Amino acid sequence: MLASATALYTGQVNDVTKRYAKGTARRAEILAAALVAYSASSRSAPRLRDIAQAVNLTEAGVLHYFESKDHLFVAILEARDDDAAKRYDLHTEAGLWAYLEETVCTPGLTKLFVDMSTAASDPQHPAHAFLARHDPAVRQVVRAALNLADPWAEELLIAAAEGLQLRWLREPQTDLIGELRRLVALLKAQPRHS
Amino acid sequence: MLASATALYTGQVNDVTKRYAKGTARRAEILAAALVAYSASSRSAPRLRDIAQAVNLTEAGVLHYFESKDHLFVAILEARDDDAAKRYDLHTEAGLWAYLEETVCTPGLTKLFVDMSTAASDPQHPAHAFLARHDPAVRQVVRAALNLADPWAEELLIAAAEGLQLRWLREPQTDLIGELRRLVALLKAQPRHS
DNA sequence: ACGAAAACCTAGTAGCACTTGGTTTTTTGT
DNA sequence: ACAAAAAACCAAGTGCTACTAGGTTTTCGT
Repeated sequence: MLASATALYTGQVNDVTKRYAKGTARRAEILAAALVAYSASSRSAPRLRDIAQAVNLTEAGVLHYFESKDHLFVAILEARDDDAAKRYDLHTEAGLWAYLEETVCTPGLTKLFVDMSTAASDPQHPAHAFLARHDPAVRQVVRAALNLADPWAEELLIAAAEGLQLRWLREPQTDLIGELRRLVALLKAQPRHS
Repeated sequence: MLASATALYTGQVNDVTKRYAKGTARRAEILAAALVAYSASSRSAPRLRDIAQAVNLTEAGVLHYFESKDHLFVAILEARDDDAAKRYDLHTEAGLWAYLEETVCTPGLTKLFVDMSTAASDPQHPAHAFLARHDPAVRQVVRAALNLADPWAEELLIAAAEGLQLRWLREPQTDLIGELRRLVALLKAQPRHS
């Protein structure tokens, strides 16, 4: 994960479709329920059926709002990005850490992100386009918030963060934040242009 | 990925089932074909049907050798581990790098490993048991080959390696080996017990 | 209050992993 | 060499799931 701020890219390209008040509420409701369902199902991805039932809808009802199951999942991450951009000042180090602590404590979100991240290797997958926007935004945030020595340090930090998420999924006792803090300290101690 | 050496755990617990000569050959053939299929399909995991066709078998024919599709995938990684343990001396730094260079150049293997890694968050998934054995073996190899300052450095390096694989899937131009070499240099320059 | 568009459902379809219950092929014991 | 015996393999299913087609109901601007 590591932050993002979709809202920073541009002014919301998606969601051109018109909606009634009930519709926008339902859409948000589905996103929330899907995230909960993702947390609940340790195994693979949750079934569309379960998500639908959680909001008293049929599967077709859910698909009315999202092009496909995977589009729904990516939409969760997008919504999360927008939300984070509003609630935290990601361009300061303190804000970034605060965001990370909250994100890590949301089970399912990490798994969702990693799943989408691997799925994105297919250019046709909706997650591909999302990450093509998300990744540079993360870079931007890291650069502004931490002011590391060079681009390499930024890339490494982000890679380490994602790798630690992967590990955390298997071993939840992993102190993700602590490990990252220590790495940042190490990177900052390094001379520039090393 | 980052090496492994399944053969180091114990003396092959699995494969107690008896097999004719043709059977063991087929099994190996399937493993090879499945890896190729995994590389070919950028999208998700390959279909059982495609793997079966590649070796002139039906789907049921393949399932005769592997309990399930996911068991087959995990078996690929296990076979790979055994193979690597034979072909490289993973307890030396040179051997470790050589192994890594070859592994990274095998498309599909990385994706397979990452996929199994996320699937392993479900304790019921066959990849869970595999990684429970694999992870400590990797730690062992890293410790022996690199002699880093402390356990934290080892954990971080492994996490970074996995994170870089995730990134490499999206951006194949990523210089995975180069980034890792630089991190190792940085970690070795650090004082012990920092 | 009326009409149009969104919201939603019923009843499918198709693709997939996997099972069942066999037949064929390979191997081993004598 | 020649039966058993067991592995190798297949045809035809089953069940689950994401998704579609087409219709009905609800919302809401005018």
